[in-house]
Amino acid sequence: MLTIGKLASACDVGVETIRFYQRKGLLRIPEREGGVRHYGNEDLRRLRFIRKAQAAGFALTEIHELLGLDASHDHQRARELARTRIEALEERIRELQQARDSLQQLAAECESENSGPCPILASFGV
Amino acid sequence: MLTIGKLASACDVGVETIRFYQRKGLLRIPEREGGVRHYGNEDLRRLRFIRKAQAAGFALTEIHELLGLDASHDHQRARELARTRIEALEERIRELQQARDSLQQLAAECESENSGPCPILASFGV
DNA sequence: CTTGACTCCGTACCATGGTACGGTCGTTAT
DNA sequence: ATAACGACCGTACCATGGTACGGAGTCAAG
Repeated sequence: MLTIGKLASACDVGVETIRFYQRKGLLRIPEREGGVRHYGNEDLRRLRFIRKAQAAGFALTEIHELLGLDASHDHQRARELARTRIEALEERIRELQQARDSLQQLAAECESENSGPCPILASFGV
Repeated sequence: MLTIGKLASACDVGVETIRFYQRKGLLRIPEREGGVRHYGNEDLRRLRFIRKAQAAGFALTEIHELLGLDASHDHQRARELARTRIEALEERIRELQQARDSLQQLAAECESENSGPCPILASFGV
């Protein structure tokens, strides 16, 4: 049985973050046992789930839904969420790659341009 | 000479966005000519710069600095900002790729797992 | 039996990049 | 000349994912 502080350090998050997740409905708010709330393995599991899913790029609202799924009955929905997330990730990756490529191009031009205007600034219209 | 509305639609942004950029110091606030402020080509150029630099992944604070640079004297600093931005972009790209790869892995496992628990949910600890 | 660490709770605040509202005033078309 | 459409301005609000604060209560060690 853990206090909020132990739970937090077990998952390397702040106490306030746990309280934030509780307000968002991602974690339950246990009964108080003499003034203090106690957390168990289920809470630990859920909190670890949240952090792993976040690392996989899910937003908290999506994680909320994932937490409501049943591992043995909701393959379908989990796959849908995963696919949607993968597509969003890929689009974002493409955007960032494009931004990087054009900046790299400009930076390269800039290296070999020591007189005259700066290509980086010029390309943006300055 | 443009009004704020014309300037906004010329750059496909909202009027409120221009006012927001003004508050942030990215755009000047012109003198009023009989109650209404008028914008010129310089404002148009700056606003277009802002949008292009945003597309290249710069944050507004960085754009603020870029706007202060002189194209013919500040190559050095522009290159620095570009390199920093490129590195940040690359790190973010790697993170997103990792998130995508692990999700893709899970989704693939999930496709070929029609009985038993869902690998996606299981991998997160559900 | 007090001190210090921790918990509880509501509420406010942070950054980021905007978006919306409401009242007043200027401009333009009919 | 009056309606309707902007512009002006301060201020509040939005999403996202937290972080901080202050006053009260609780718990364990010395």
